[in-house]
Amino acid sequence: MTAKDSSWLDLYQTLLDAWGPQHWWPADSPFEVMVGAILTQNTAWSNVEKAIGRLRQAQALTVSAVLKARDAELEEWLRPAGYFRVKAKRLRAFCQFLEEQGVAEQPQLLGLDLETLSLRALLLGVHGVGEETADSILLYALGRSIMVVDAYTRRIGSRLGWVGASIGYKDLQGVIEASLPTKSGVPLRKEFHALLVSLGKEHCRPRNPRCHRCPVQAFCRYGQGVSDQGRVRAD
DNA sequence: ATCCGGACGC
DNA sequence: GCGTCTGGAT
Repeated sequence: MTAKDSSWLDLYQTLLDAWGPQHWWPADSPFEVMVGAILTQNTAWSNVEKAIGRLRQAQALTVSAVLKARDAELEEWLRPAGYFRVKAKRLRAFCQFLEEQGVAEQPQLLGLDLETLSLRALLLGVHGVGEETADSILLYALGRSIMVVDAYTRRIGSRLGWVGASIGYKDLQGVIEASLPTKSGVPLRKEFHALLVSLGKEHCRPRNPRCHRCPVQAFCRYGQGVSDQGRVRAD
């Protein structure tokens, strides 16, 4: 047990102390979380909200309604979320999957008899569901204890000097999971991922990071004048 | 490595 | 106008 083994947990605690709970995932039902997880792929959440609003307006926020809709209709509802043709296919494929699993009426019952990792593998078999989307569904819609990692997490970990910038999804997830408690960790993981997204948006941005009032500055070599390339910054 | 894409902040 | 947005498939 080195000091570094608990650094991700320290990061979580520091962010939570600074900002408090982020109240993720905003949705009225587990199915709405699943829909949001697919629609938010590489897309700003504000645009996803519009698309979900259109689905709700059309009373199409159910598995059966999505499956009954025509392609052009579904695409029009999803348009504000971008990639609307791609996402219409993915949402339809996901709803077909829920129907095949016999949970079209109660999507929150998906995989009740399965271990988390088995259910994860099942989700990854659905067209349009990759690792981050699968884990978002597992954690936020189905209440499974699994850490969601993303581009923000990778950038933050890299700038903190804890992982390589090109670390793969599973490796990054493994490193973080190793430092988190396994017991009653669902609320922690929900908050941690949400806090990392906030940090990535507000301070640890891709370009022009705002290190000035960053709550994690004390941990960070970047904030101490070192750039992504390991050189001292000019500013 | 490229494509998908509208909405938003700057 | 440009870069970016709670990625995944080809």
